[in-house]
Amino acid sequence: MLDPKLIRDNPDRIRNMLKARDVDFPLDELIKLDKERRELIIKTDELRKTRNLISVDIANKKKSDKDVSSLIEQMHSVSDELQKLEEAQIRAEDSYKKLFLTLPNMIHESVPTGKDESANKEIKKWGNVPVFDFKIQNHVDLAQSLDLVDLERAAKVSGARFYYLKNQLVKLNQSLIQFALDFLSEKNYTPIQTPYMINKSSMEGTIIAHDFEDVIYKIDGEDLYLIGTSEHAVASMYADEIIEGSRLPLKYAGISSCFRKEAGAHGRDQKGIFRVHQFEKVEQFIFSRPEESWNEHEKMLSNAEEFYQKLGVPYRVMLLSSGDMGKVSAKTYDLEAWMAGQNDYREIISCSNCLDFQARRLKIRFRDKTNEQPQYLHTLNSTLVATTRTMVAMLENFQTKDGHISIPKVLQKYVGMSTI
RNA sequence: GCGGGGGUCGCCUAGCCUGGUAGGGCGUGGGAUUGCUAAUCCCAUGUCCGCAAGGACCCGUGGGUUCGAAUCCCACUCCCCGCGCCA
Repeated sequence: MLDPKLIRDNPDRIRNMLKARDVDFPLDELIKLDKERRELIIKTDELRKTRNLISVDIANKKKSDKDVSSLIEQMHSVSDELQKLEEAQIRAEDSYKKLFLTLPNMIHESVPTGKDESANKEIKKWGNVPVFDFKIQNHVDLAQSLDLVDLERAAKVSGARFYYLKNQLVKLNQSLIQFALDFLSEKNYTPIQTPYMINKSSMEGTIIAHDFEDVIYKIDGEDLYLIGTSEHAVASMYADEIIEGSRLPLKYAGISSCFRKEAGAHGRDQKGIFRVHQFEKVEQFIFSRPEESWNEHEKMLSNAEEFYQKLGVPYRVMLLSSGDMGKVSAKTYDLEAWMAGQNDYREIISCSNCLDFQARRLKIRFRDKTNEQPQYLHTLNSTLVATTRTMVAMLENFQTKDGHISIPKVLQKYVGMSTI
């Protein structure tokens, strides 16, 4: 959610943002609804004032045993009118909010303008793309030949894009999580394992309406949704709270399973465990002072880079274009890992600064002194490791001539072996 | 799932029976006064509309009754205790 004042004072900035994002949005209607709503607030407030005055009058007159029948008569009509106005106000408020909640975030000036991923900008590359002197396999063939996954039975039991992990791949999955948690703990992140289901208002705080349809699973008959990432649950933790400024920045290493419908992805990455409905992820999440957030954003990215450097996975960093970026983010870096089996870089990390967009939706504020006006803080999120995709990169890049997989040194003490 | 108790401003609490401007304490911030590890006093300390003056809202949430609801009624929700079920 943007600052409502921006809509009144500077609608052109919003128009430019919408154009850059290539989003159709009825901004004029929102402006109209905002105006209507505020006019109704003024009217109802005035009428309530009248009601309060008469009410006090009645109370006083009653104390001194005076006749109040004419005042009560007056109150009848005031109350009737007020009820009508209140209904209109609630309606106006609802339609305003409903529309307002679908308005995307502003965009940082450094973000390249463009319709889609073709406008993304490569920031840097790290590591040498591996060269093989034998015919390599993709992660699906490799994992199946080593009995590390069972995709057919997963399809039978759950459907497409599900998987059974088996044998050493289970261990590798757990090891990545453990390594990531240790890695972030050293950087003073607080490890946190979140609820995997959260209610609607929490979900609305972190994502934009139509994303519900495409990515979020709903629990039938309950006000509960499966989280698509621990970001959803961590961000909501401090909803409706005012945080003491001295506690900022709050840094969390969120660990959870993540559930995604992948509704818009028909046919893409159909095989294997690259694009799946469920995976584990360790996430960096930061509640930051506004003036620190861009700095924190860069630090989160370098954490992610350091992690993949330690694993020895070659990657490149992309700055997403205005059209490719998520609607709640003001600026997003993707880290794309080299996947030898696909002979390409593929997304494994997404690192975003959401400014006060989520904080406004969730009413998360901070202040340094008690009687200071509280202000909205900034929220940032970045993947540290999404296990399935990272395992794909490891399988494909670290495969050996005899059809096995070398485990990077940093992980060996977790996995308890040097080769799978 | 059943029975009982509860949810009031950052925290604690009064008010509810008997409807009529939500009071006090603590903490925190600012100020005054004083000056031996401090004390005392005053002000401020939820949200919204408004340039402001000012006003409205706020007692878990949503309804209802009423001229008027923290207070009465109904539903829901969350927390605590007990029972049941259970990894």
